[in-house]
Amino acid sequence: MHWDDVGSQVCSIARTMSVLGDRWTMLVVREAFIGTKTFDEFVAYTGAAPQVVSARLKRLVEAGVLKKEPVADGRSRSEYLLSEMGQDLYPVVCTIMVWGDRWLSDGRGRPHALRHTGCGCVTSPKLACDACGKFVSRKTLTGEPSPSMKRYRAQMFNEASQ
Amino acid sequence: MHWDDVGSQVCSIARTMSVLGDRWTMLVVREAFIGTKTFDEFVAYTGAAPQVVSARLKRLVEAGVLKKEPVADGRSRSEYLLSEMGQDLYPVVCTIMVWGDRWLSDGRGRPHALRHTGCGCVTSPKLACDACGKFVSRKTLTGEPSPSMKRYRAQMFNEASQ
DNA sequence: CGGTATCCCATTTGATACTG
DNA sequence: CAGTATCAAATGGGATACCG
Repeated sequence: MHWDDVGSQVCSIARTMSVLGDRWTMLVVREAFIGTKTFDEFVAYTGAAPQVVSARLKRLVEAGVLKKEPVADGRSRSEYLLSEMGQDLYPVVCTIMVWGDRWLSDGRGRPHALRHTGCGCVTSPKLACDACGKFVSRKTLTGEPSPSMKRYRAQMFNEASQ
Repeated sequence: MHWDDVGSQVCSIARTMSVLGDRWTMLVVREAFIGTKTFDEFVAYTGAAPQVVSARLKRLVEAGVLKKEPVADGRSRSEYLLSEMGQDLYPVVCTIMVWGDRWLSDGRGRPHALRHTGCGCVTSPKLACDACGKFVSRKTLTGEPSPSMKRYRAQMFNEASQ
């Protein structure tokens, strides 16, 4: 399967990866969450080359994750802001950060801790059921593959067996 | 900055991406969570070429995300299982799936719904504070960059300004 | 400052075949 | 089945330069 076809897999993870599954893309998204808005800041803070940043910003705008807004300062510049779709990536960015904090630490503490304004505590957010509010884990969740996903996977398996 | 140096950024997201930030890697991880264990199943279900699967499994084993266990069936085969580090990626995989469910749907429902065994409901897990248990969002969390991260970013910015 | 264009090298990867 | 080898094609991306 070519990478371009990954977005058509019957799988939300594959579809998401067809948008975000790129070396530099998540760093661009991270910057957007930190508040980076202008091209040169994206270049400076991600460490990616300008054409790479340009390509990623373009793709994220096309995908609807970022909005490109002109800035009226007479300098023909633009700002790249998170759309609602982009802001909704917060849990993804957050869980990635929490995982890195735990497993890829350099021993000098969390680079970017989070404080919950509700309770005042520093937190490493965890998943909770949106119905009952209790914490969930892999053990307390069961997957229910849809018929179309089952069909799709059976087909993948059969094709590979030939 | 070369991609190989991304893992040394003072940022847990960058470090995580240096392990997982690859087109196919997350699909391999997805399969591991679904219960895929053998090489040919990874090839069949991810849709990636065998050398690609081989390389990704190797990298994930080296990174400590997967464990390669020999199977004693006399056929010199191995199983690839999630380590504790790998299992801890569950929230990442889960939030990615939930985002894809919402924003990249094909209109035929969630490919893989989750049911919470605690309350019996189908759920799209959300983030909650690990201290107080309340749901959190970007608005109820404030970031606290560490001194070393601040220094690092200032340095990135200065280098880019030259 | 905010990007784009070009050049060229390194890496990725799809196709195919092969081996234990 | 569980991978590895090879090769060609495509893509990615760093350096540099360029333009409004």
